[in-house]
Amino acid sequence: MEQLLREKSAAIVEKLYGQKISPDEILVNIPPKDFPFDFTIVIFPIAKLARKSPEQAAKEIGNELRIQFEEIVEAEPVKGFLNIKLSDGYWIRFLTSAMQDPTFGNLPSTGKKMMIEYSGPNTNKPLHFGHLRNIFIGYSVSEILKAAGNEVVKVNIYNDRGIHICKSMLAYRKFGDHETPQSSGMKGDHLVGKYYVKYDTELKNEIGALILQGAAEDEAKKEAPLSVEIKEMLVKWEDGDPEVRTLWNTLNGWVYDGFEETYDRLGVDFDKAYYESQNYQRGKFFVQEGLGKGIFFKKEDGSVWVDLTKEGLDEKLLLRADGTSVYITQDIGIAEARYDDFHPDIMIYTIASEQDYHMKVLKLICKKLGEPYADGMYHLSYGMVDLPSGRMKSREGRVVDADEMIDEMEATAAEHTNDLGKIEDFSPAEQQDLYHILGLGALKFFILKVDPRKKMLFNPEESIDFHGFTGPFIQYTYARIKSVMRKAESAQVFTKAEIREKASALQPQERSLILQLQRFPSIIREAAAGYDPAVLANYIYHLARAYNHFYQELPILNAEESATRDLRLRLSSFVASVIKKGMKLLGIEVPERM
RNA sequence: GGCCCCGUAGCUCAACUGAAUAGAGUAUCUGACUACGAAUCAGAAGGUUCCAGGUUUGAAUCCUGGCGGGGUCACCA
Repeated sequence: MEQLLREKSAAIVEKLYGQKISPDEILVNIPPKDFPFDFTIVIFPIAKLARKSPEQAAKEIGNELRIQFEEIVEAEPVKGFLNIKLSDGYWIRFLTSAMQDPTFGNLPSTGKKMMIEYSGPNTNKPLHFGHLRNIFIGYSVSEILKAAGNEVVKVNIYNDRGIHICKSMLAYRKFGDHETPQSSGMKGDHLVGKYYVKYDTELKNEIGALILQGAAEDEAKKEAPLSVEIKEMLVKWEDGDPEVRTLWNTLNGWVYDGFEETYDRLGVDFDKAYYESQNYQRGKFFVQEGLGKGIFFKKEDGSVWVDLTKEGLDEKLLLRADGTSVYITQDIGIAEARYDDFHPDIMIYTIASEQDYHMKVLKLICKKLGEPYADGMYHLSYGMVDLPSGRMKSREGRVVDADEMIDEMEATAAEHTNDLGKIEDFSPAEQQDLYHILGLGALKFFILKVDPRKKMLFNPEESIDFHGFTGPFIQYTYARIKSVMRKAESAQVFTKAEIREKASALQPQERSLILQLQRFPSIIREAAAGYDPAVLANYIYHLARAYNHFYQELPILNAEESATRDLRLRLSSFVASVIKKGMKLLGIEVPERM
């Protein structure tokens, strides 16, 4: 509709003023809510072109639009804005056709393949709240991209090697006493995480003891027995020492089992997992190749670097003097591996904003290497989650644990639901299912409603609300609509003839509601283009709100108004499907009853 | 210190491409369940959009300079 208005207006401008203007340059807005109009054409730019006053131009264009376009029943110029009202017939047709279109809200196929990486955990500790933000954003964006007509490949990356992984291994070997997830009753990732923290506390003790004996602080850090042992262990791992490798496999196996369980509960999945341990060698190969081509250079000590000073950045190390790889080396290898596997047009990396610089460098290096995928690399950068006390620190155990968080949310959902007592006829399994949908809905929405680029503050003391602008509120609206529909459908009191007869009596609330619905496809498009689930979350919220307002205004049990009721039902079912679809884009389920 | 991001109601957050009176929730106050679901709704109050300039018919939004907060500049990952 907006597009049609733009085209008509452009044609009119040319006819009236002899000035060419492209339809895209014409701005069509939704008017502020107190104006009883459907669209607003912003006249200022046109007035400039036409060399007329905005008021004059608005008046002339409005008159012409009304003559040419029979759906327009009013065109009122206000200052530089031309407000347009469309006929009830148009809106009824729109609603009807949108309802009959099962693909409403989806965009046609773009023929593009997009790969998205998210989660990307270290295999030495359980997932925490920061990971949740990553996972929810990544999963939601992949759903949005799908709806926007793209083929999507979801991948994970396990940071499964390196000194930080050895820390939990070493602590386990020294203090673990053959403890297993089975023997301890702990989830595998939590068990390993326990030893990761253990390493840090034991190391601190050793350092403290050395300092008491008179050692300097940095000296103590180097000479502490654990510091020495950890280096030995890393070397042994690199050399493929069987004992160390077995330990590594065992602990990582426990962690993977634990992660799998959590991903399952979160309702997210991956098409393929990549492992740092399997790709860091590959990265070295490409660095050597780049060195051969003269893209990189070698320093006297034998270390390999890339010069990015022309691009306004620094020199960056790619291989150490001893030939071992660094963080970015393996990323080069992994990017290559992914391209070989899937040949995506776009590769999206869901990684926190602290790695903005790193990702910039990675892209530049791939570009220098002449890789075909370099231009399609996109860093979906999100802000970090802070606690009131500052950043989360896993090593110090100052984190909000993901599994505990889910447990708490489900418990809260159970509490609320039982207080209200609406689902007493549910089986225990159905109840559990509902608590899960509600708890997770609250958690996901709480996180996704914040602009991903901004950092967010989470206060564990204040539990996540189920009232107001929340996931459960929207889920509630959906469940309520469904309930209304069930009752109204069983009543069977309207006919199609009645609808036609009385449908012209659209109320203002209905109009404003339909208007919001009208925006849906363009919102998805914007969200997909800007990778911005927050926009969507906001939209669904307003939709749900509009419905509630509407709902309150029109009691449908008045037997004389069956036509209004039918329209209500159509609206209801339409709103319900839009909410369901929108929530799916956020990765949130909606219950039929709650 | 260089570079990047952020600064909006007491608090947590919105505001699509620059557009009309900057919106929600929460907290506070007032009102609404014998009618389809009150996890709800209606209303009140709450703002120098960090500051100062600039561009524009029009700026929370764009530009410049400050101030404040965070991130990053590792032969850590």
